[in-house]
Amino acid sequence: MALALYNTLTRRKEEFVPIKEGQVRIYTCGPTVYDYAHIGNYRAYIFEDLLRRYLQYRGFEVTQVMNITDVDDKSIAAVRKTGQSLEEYTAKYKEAFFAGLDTLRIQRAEHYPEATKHIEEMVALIQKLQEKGVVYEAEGNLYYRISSFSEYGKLSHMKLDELKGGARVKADEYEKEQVSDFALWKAWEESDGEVFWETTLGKGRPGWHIECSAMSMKYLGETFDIHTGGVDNMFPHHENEIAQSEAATGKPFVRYWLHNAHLIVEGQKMSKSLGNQYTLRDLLEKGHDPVAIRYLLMSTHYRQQLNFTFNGLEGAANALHRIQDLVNNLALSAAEKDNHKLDAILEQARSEFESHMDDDLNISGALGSLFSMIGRVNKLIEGDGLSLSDSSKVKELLARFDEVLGVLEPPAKRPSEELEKIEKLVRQRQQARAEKNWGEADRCREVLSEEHRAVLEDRPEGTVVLDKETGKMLMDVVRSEGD
RNA sequence: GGCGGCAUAGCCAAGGGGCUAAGGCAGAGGUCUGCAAAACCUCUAUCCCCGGUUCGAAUCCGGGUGCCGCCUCCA
Repeated sequence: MALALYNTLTRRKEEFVPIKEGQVRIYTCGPTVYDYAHIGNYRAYIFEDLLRRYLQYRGFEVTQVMNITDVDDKSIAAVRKTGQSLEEYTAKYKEAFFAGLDTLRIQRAEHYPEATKHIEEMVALIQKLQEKGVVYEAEGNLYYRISSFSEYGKLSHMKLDELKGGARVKADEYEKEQVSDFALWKAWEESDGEVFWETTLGKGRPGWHIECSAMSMKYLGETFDIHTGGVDNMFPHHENEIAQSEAATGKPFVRYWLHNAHLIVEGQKMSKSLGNQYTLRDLLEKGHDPVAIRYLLMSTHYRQQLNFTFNGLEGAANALHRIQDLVNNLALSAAEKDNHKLDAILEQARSEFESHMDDDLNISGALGSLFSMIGRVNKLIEGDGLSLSDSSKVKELLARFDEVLGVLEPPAKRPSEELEKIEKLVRQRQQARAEKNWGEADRCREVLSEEHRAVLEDRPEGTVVLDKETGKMLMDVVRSEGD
């Protein structure tokens, strides 16, 4: 079974074969740091994280580059308003972006090149394009002549003469030979204020598309394996990247193009006017669990539009509990004999999980296999039970899956003094229960919950102590006296 | 107008010409329990409509209907 990915370029699933065996080079379109990223942005990063993690799971060595666009029209406008420097202005959004990655357990890429630090590379690339004769100048601006690139449109399947008639044409576009030509270099204007670079191309700043070509080629080479981004970037951004890169090098730019679908919120398009353009911090302030957010954003196939709802967010949190509870249940089962039914269940889960993920990252199917396994293992625990070695086999598989999913809780940690206090209270309660002093028993439970954020589960084996937030066991089961 | 996607249970969501249409959430019932909570188990759909192809379609084809995305430096 081999990994297949849906390639926008060919509009079909293709077996993934990297250029260099065992190595994958990925470029992912990153944030424009003029504002806080919203959950739609994070959906894209989580999709890319899933791709990255699964490639690693499959044994590939991954080199991922994600650009940071730290100069664009919006940030320039903001800088003019606030009087800050461009760097000052974008710094806090960069910081928030990286904090968001950590919160959502998104693995770091190998490189996060910033546009403003790669002006030289962009200038060099533009010069290369000038030498090829595909660039023309108008009022100091440099434009790419797309009519010179015969394959233009091969990604999005858009034909230039079919573009919407009557679309708005900005004032600065009148000077272009063709509406769809795009700016490689923009000459400085008064409204740019302090934001400009003096280069051999003149005083100005780069156009948007050129950074991705320049930076991807710098870090990944002239041809690399995978390029991802949101569907909205397919046209014109990625189309333009292809045009300028391939015109410059004469080589294919990217082998596999992957595009994630957008998300809508409560059935409606996300927009500022509807007030539903949630940022990560909005959701955290409302008290939502970041892992549940990760799970929700991840659990719908990346090419499927995702409807983000608060109902769904709660559901995601509960689904995570079912996974966590299996880990807890395992800790309670200690049969003498190994369960002979276990191996087949685990093997089936593993193989189904992988074949689903191999099928263009079919995460919903993969999660289905995980949950089926959970149900079956629970039945074994309720039945003949699992031995200690059985339990570790299950935990091992869960850990393996979690390399891809990134949702399992690390062991809950409490200071040992607090754990002692907790255990003391649990024993106190057990004593009270033995004496049928229910009032005292309930008081202990109350204190544990309020002061120690610990919830109890009474089971035949004894009392299980769980962290209130994560549902993770805080200590071994506290067995009643005399057991 | 051009390009493209989607329509499966109350909600989310896989699958895909023929074994009992995954899984999760919610709901109902049950086990356990001083109570509670939790956990665990069990149960819940014939796949938007109309035609066609076929021994057989939810799955393929045609036509509808509905929703959505891109064509605007929004992932």
